[in-house]
Amino acid sequence: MEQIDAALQERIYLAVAQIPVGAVSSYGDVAAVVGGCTARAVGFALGALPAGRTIPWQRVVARDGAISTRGLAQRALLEGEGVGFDDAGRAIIARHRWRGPAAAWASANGFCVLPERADGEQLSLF
DNA sequence: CAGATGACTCCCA
DNA sequence: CTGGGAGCCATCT
Repeated sequence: MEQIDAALQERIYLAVAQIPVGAVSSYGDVAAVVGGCTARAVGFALGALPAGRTIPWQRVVARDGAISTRGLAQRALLEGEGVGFDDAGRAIIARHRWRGPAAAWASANGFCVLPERADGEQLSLF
């Protein structure tokens, strides 16, 4: 049974689809939300993303906001959504980081909620 | 079953 | 800050 490829794939896509415009998340966070998989699995799933599947994959970046997707215009896509980048070419994840799906949605769909950051995940910079 | 690949992440120098 | 190495998981050959 497709306990992984199809199911896991759909779960990952579904989770990514929850990321609102202007927000970004990391592979690890998506993996945490989906549960039962790791950042590599997410990366691979997105890599296997079939053309025609319109999901906001560009909102998934490395943990530090850097983009590893060689050559892809991921940055341009995000900028078009209002995501800011720093001089290092990394998304300002501290300000645009996705906090995870709504608790109700996650619970209803069997997803996990992103663990709170003891650090305080501040949105205020400057 | 083993080896290789990849859109990851962490640790250390 | 940058670079190198190891561990991780899923899929393909």
